[in-house]
Amino acid sequence: MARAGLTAERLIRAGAELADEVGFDQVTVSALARRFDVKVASLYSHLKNSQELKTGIALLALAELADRAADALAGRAGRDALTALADVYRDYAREHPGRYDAARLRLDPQTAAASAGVQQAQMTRALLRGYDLPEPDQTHAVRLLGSVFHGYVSLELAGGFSHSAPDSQESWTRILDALDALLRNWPAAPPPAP
Amino acid sequence: MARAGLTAERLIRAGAELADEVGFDQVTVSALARRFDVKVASLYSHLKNSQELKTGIALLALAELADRAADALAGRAGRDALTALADVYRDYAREHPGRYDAARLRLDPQTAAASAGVQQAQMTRALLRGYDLPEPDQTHAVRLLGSVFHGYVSLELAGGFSHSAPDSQESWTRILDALDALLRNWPAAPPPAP
DNA sequence: TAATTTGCCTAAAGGCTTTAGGCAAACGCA
DNA sequence: TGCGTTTGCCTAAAGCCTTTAGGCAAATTA
Repeated sequence: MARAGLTAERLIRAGAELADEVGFDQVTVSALARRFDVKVASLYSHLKNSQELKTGIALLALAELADRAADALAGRAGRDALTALADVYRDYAREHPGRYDAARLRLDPQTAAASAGVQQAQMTRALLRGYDLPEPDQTHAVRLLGSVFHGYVSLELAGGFSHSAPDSQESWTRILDALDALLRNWPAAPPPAP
Repeated sequence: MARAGLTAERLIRAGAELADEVGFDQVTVSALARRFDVKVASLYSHLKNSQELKTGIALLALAELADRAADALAGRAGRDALTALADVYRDYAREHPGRYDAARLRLDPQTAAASAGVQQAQMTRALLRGYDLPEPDQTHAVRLLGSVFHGYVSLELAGGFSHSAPDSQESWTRILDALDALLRNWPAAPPPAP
């Protein structure tokens, strides 16, 4: 019989599409085999196991996010850059909810360190250069921004802000305004208690 | 043979313990049956299906969180209240990582509306009364705080801030300082473009 | 074209979910 | 106390998912 032309690359890419269509937790080796009209066992020549498929999708999503972030930041600074980066996450999560979920997969430390997640942190740091924060405040701010972006987007995706006024877009804009103001006016560390 | 004395309540409680021990996604009806030394099918007299078990754990976690939040807020205001509430989430996630994950489960809108998640939003709102924000800014701030608490705690739990300086506790404190400052100094809505 | 490699297949074992039907323990009421 | 009813846990079985082992044919290479 004719061969289907499977590769790990193609499988992971198709897995990512599947995740966006049916949810990341519904992505199984079996479902993927069905999509390629091929027997399940065949995929195991290309994937070590189900975990590898999921990790692959996660890494793909992280890389795509980092790409978009790099594009968005090019030539921008300050509030402009902040908004652009924030929208990258939000838009990606809306366009690719399955991939976005995948990007939240717990990776083992080694895999995580080699992933594009690292570049994302560096880009947030680059963005903050426009705000001129000294270390270690810059790190605190990186963590704050990461938390807000991730937190807001997940809560929004989970439906937390729908069906209630004001609409989510307005909150998003105002929250970015507020963060911009905060970064311009970052409070100094309080003096240690005597 | 002697009966095991199963009830939906006990199963869900045991499921929550199991989640904390082995991770929420490892909670299965089968694993729970093993823990009670009972055949799998027996649990289906008490649980409609696996989903009901997971939803039950999620609702339990949301209720426990709301309880702790109510305790923490009693008699506190301003920065004090902010810190107390924030620590409720962070501490709960560290003590009960499985339950905390469960609390993030996608609930159908009806279930979500009846859950203790609603009270949590109300408590955040109560906390904000100390900062005297007009509507709709108060809602924006509720969403911001929810995002930061959830975002920070999930990233921390996923290991995002470990093995890098400064330590996570310091960032947490400084981020709460910053949020306190921001709430005291919430920027007005920018004028609409002409 | 012959030899080798590679890719997809069949087969099979083991785990999880869920339903159906059975027997015995516990309960409730005379 | 005894009898009937309800309830709780059991066995059995079907369906889907993962993963491994071993086989045959297509693609590649010499």
